[in-house]
Amino acid sequence: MDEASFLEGYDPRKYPAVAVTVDVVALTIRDGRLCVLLVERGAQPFAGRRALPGGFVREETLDQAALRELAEETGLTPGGSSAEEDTAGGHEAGSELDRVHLEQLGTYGDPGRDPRMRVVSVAYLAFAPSLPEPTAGSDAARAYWVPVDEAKDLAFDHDQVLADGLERARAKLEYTPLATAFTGPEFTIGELRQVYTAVWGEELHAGNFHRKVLSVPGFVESTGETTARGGERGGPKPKLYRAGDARLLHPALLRPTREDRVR
Amino acid sequence: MDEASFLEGYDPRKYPAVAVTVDVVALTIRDGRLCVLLVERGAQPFAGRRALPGGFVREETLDQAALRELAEETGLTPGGSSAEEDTAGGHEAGSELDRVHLEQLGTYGDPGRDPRMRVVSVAYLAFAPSLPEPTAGSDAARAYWVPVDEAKDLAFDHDQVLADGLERARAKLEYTPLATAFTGPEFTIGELRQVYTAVWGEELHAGNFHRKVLSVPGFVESTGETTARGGERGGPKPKLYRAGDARLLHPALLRPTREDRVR
DNA sequence: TCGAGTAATACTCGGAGTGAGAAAAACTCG
DNA sequence: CGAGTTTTTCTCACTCCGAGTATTACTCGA
Repeated sequence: MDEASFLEGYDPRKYPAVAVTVDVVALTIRDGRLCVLLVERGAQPFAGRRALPGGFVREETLDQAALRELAEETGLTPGGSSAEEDTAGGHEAGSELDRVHLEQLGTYGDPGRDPRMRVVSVAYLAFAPSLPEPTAGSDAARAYWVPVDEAKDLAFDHDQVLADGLERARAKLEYTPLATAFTGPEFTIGELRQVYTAVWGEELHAGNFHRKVLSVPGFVESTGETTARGGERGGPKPKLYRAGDARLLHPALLRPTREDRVR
Repeated sequence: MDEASFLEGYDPRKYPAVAVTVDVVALTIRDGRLCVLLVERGAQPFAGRRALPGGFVREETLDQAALRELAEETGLTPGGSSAEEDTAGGHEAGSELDRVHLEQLGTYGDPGRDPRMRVVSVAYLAFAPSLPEPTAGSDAARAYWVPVDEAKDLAFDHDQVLADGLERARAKLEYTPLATAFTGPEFTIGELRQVYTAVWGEELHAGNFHRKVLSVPGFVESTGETTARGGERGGPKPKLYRAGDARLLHPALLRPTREDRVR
C-alpha cells in the first residue's frame, strides 16, 4: 500500500464504508460425489437462497477467519493450524478440522455484488475428508452438503466463486498431492482414484492410474498393510498407503481430454 | 457472504474501520533483466523505503483500481480493458497499457501489516512489454523499474507479495502463453526465449526451445516475415511470429531442474 | 460350494515428448 | 575475409503415456 503525496494525512475512515468478509468453498466427497457446503439464507437480500458460508472478518488473520467460519458452520471445533497435518498413528486429541486443507482462492469486490453496501469478500477453498452432516452446532443448523452439480442459483456472485473454486481444485489435483486431503490417513489406490474421478467427473484407467501414482516420488508411501476385506463387490484385499512428503507431483497426473484448451 | 442469525441487522460500519487497497506487482523486462515497478515512500510508516505501487479502492471494481494505480504510477493512460488485447495490424490509438496483462494475485490482510490501522490489500500481477521509464506523469515521479533481485527490504509485507508474484509468474510461463505479454506484437523465437530466460533465471537449450514452441498448437503463428537485420552479434535473419490464440500451452514448457520439488 | 463378476496389480506395445548434442546455414563485426 | 554468433533442423536414447491384456484374489448369490 502506498499513499500518494496528495493522500498524506488522509483518513481512510472518511471513505464510504467497506466491509471485508470471507467466504468458504468447502469441498468434500460423499458417496463418490463431490459436494460443497452451503447455507440457507434467512435474511434479505437473497432470503431463502443458498449461499457459501462466510462472515465478517474480525481481529484475526484472513486464514483464521476462514477457518473460524468453517468451524462455525460445520459445528466442528478447530484444533490446530490451518495447514493440513498428519497425525500418523493413533488418533490424537486433534479435531477433524486439523486435517482440512485451506487455501485462499481469490477476492471478489465488484461494487453492487451486495446490494446493501460495498463488500469485499476474500474467498477460501477448503478440502476435507468426508465430514459428518453438520447438524450438531447451534449455528450450523442451516448448513448442509450439496453435490456440486446441484449447487446452482446461489446468492450474490457465489455461482462464480464456486466455479472458480472447482476449477482450482481440478487443476491442483494434477500437480499436487491434494487428493490425499480428501481421504482418511490411510487409503488404497482405488480410493485415491475415486477422489480423482469424483473431482474431475471422468473415469480413469485403473492400471495406468496405479502405475502413475506409484511412480511419482513422495506421492504415497506404503504402510505394508492391506485392508481387512476385499471390495464390497469382490476383488483382492488392496494395499494401504499414506500420504508421502511430496509437495508437488512430478511427473504430474494430467487430466484426459484436453482438446478444449485452446480458446 | 452470510449473516448468521445473531448478525441480523448488524451494521458492519460499527466494526473497527478496515481499509481496502490494491497493490500492483508490475513486471517487465529491460535489458534482458526482469524488473518490478517500485515507488519511494515519502511518508510514515516506512518513509524512505521502497514499496509496491498501490492505493485505496474507490467506487470501481478491484481490477479497475489496479489498472488505475498502474496508470497513475507509470504516467501512461489506460486505453481499453484490463485484459490484454491484440490490435493485429496497424497501431491503433490504444495506449501502451492496452497490452498489459493484469490478474489478481492474492489478498494480504494480517492485522498489523500496516501499523496505522487494519488494511486489507488485494495484490495484482501485471505483465508488460518494455515500458518507458515513468518520469512523465506528475504522480509518477517517484516510480522506477528495479531488477527483481535488487528489490529487497520493501515496506509492509511487500517482500512476500513480490515473492508470491514472481513464483506465480514463473509458474504461468510454463502452461500459458503469458510470455508473449512481455514482447512486442511481433517477436522472434529468440526474443521469446529471452523472456523465459529472464523470468526463470536459467539458460535454455535454444534448439529444444525452438522445437517446443513451434510444436505447441496456438502458441505462436508465423507472420511470414523476417527481421530486417540479423542479430547484433551475427546470425541469420530470424523469422517473425505473433501470439496465437491458445489460452493454455499443451504440451507445457516445464522448467528444468526440478529436484527441489519435494518438501 | 461353485461360478460369475469385480477389483487390484502387473504386464506389453506403440506413440509422443524430452534433453543433449551435432550440424548446416546465414549473418555480424573487425 | 575470417572468427564468432545465432537460427534452424536433425538425431538418438530415454521417459512417459494411453490402451489393451493377463493374472490373481476376492465377494456374493445361487
